Amino acid sequence: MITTKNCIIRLSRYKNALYRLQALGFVKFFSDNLADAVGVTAAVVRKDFSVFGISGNKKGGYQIETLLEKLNSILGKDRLQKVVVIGAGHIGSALMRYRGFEKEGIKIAAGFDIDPSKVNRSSPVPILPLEEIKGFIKSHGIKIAVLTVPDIAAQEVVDIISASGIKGVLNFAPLRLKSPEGCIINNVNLEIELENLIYFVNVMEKTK
Amino acid sequence: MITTKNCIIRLSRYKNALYRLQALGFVKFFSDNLADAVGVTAAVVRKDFSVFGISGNKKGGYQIETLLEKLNSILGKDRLQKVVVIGAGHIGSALMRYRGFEKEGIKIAAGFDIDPSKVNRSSPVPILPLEEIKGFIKSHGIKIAVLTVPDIAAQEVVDIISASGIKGVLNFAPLRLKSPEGCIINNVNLEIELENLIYFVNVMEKTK
DNA sequence: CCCTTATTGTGAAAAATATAACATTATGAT
DNA sequence: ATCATAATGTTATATTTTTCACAATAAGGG
Repeated sequence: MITTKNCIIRLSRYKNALYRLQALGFVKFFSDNLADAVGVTAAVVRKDFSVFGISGNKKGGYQIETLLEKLNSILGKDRLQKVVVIGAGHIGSALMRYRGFEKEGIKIAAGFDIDPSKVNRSSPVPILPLEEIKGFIKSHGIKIAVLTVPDIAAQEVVDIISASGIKGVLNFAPLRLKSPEGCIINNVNLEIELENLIYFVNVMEKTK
Repeated sequence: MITTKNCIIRLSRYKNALYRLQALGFVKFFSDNLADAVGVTAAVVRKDFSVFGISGNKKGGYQIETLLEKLNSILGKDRLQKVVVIGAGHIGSALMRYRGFEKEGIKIAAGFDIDPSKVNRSSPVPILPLEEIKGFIKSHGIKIAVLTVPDIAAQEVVDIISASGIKGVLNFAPLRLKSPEGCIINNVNLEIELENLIYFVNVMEKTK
């Protein structure tokens, strides 16, 4: 199923919202319930569903349980996803300790750092020397890496890990990386996010 | 100047790319140089510039220094931007220690946490009790907050800080917050970013 | 059993965004 | 001084995305 990044982000939000609705005791929902919960319109919800051949019952809405199964299957959440974190600095270490991924079925299999003093094979998420990453990726069949190395090292690391089998990179280094053939790079750029916020806050202040 | 979020993100990227070009010794550039550096087309660069009344010289391109001044002014980088971080957990603490903001003219004025054991008034970024946030925001004129509290607390905190004068929130809690009147919320959702990557990597694998 | 109502599913319209095309103009060579 | 060239700036075109509108239809009441 081919579609846009935004659409898939919405699917994730639908999934999360449905879990919340389910926790509140709901069993079924209508497109406008979900739309409200996620902050889109009902038409968008139904359109997104139709792209993936998801159908409900006229006048009856959708079953939460069925929908969650479908969304989880689409999003690959019906199996454990193993990822590695590269760079055990402030951000990388925080991600390795963050509990939020577990409950989403995402397991950080290991961290890697070039600095030998950071290596710790016995921590909950073992931190290994960068030299071992190639072998680790291959032997564990890891497809996804989170990159929190200094920007100067980022491109080199991407090229190495992509050659070792990584297909997707979540990049925290504040620069745009050239993505090797067959490798998807999503960027999380906190500086730019803040700049953006600052810009729009300033604009709001001025036009007020 | 009213425009889209994507356009402003591109301005940030232009700025970053121009600094890199400048560091390499360049003094001027053409729209296609910058386009290559940022990963867009030359037409987009010129279009974005024209939206902000930025002009260059036919056949001569643009002066990096002049451009940087303009971009920095548009993005509010001609003055120090003070922000607060709310929530001193793993992610919040990492952000407070992260050096990347400083060089972008963004200063984390303080962190806040509801847990008294996290309070530390003498650390480089002082961590203060959450009760003090209202006064701090007002007395320091803070407009921007980074929110790294547990999702269950996020909406309440947003409502409080918005009432105290916060106009922009960078939210790390993995749920969509209702933005109070006059308050902009940008979301950084790491779980969703990873899910997204996982989806597209899977799609790629299948269609291969 | 029919009629009203509420909701889906989709096709068409509108809006937003990105791309391309090209007329304009400054530069430098002849 | 004129001409060819190279790059801008903007208008036009195409594409993508969102929104709207409504026909189809299942459920429930009378």
